[in-house]
Amino acid sequence: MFSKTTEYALRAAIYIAQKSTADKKLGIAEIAKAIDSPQSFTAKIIQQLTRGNTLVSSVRGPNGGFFMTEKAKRLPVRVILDLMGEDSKFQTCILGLKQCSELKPCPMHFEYKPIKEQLISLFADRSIESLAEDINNEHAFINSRNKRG
Amino acid sequence: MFSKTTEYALRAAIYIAQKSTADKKLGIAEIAKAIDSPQSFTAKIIQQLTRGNTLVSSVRGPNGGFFMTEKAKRLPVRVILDLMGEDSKFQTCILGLKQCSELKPCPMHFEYKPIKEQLISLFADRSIESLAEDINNEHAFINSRNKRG
DNA sequence: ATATTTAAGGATATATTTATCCTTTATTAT
DNA sequence: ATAATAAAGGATAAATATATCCTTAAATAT
Ligand code: FES
Ligand code: FES
Repeated sequence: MFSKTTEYALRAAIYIAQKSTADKKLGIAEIAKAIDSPQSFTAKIIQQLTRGNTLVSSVRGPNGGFFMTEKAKRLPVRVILDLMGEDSKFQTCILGLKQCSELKPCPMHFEYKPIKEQLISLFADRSIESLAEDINNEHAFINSRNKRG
Repeated sequence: MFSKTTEYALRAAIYIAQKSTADKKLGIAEIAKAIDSPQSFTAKIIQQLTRGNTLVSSVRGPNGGFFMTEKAKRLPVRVILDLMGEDSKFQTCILGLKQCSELKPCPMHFEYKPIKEQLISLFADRSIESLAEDINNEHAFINSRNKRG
């Protein structure tokens, strides 16, 4: 579905929402370990998520790190995809036609469309925070490791 | 959603289903032009679709080319994905966890699951032939070009 | 002021995907 | 038999995605 880059972005943002506050910032080492991703690569990706300062915030130096404000945590998952440039993902034709259009539809278009719309609302409806909560109360998990790590 | 490779495979198979019979084989040049894909690359991909001789058949030499039997045309679209090794695509976790599992679900799992199931039936339910028919009667299209080409 | 910490950014490496080209093999037509 | 045709297959190239490493800049603590 998504590139590894975007998968790491989703997991990182959810983890930052789960564990950080303005007073409790997270370092890149902790984040990468928690979400099971390559550290340097993840650093670049989180940088992208800080652009515009609407989603992830960062502070350099001692006691610095990454965090999300309560307001940012309430944003929909979609915002992560937008910052990763994957927002156009849901505009594309499933057979790879240059345009996905009702006027010149591919033979799967009309059956794919309602599914695509559900995917769009999947990311539009839920807040990053609500996903983080599911992890906090152990209804869900953000990595595939067992409790010993 | 899919790699370019798989997109070309889907379009090529649908086109072969639409235009070929055992008596009217199609050359790679015609196919690649019709589906707007790079010819040599498409040749390799169609080769994959001939493995096992269940989907696409091929004959070398003069009057040779690619075709599908009526039986093959009735197969579900899913068969194309299987031959392209994309069958596992729908087993993966949307956040990239190593396992997609009910026991250790990611925070999007339970909402993503029913959508994933619809995607699976999308490819399981419709025959390649029925997609080809939509193109034949101009209810659908297999490239983005206008009628002049 | 200086040293320490941590993210930002640049340069580069590796792997994978996408694509082309050329040779070989099978089939047909003459 | 020979030449022509068309797919099969191998080698290689180009583009993109993934990943690492090192230097720079900003913030803090001493
Ligand atoms: S045209 Fe193919 S999905 Fe819309
Ligand atoms: S665990 Fe993530 S989709 Fe199933």
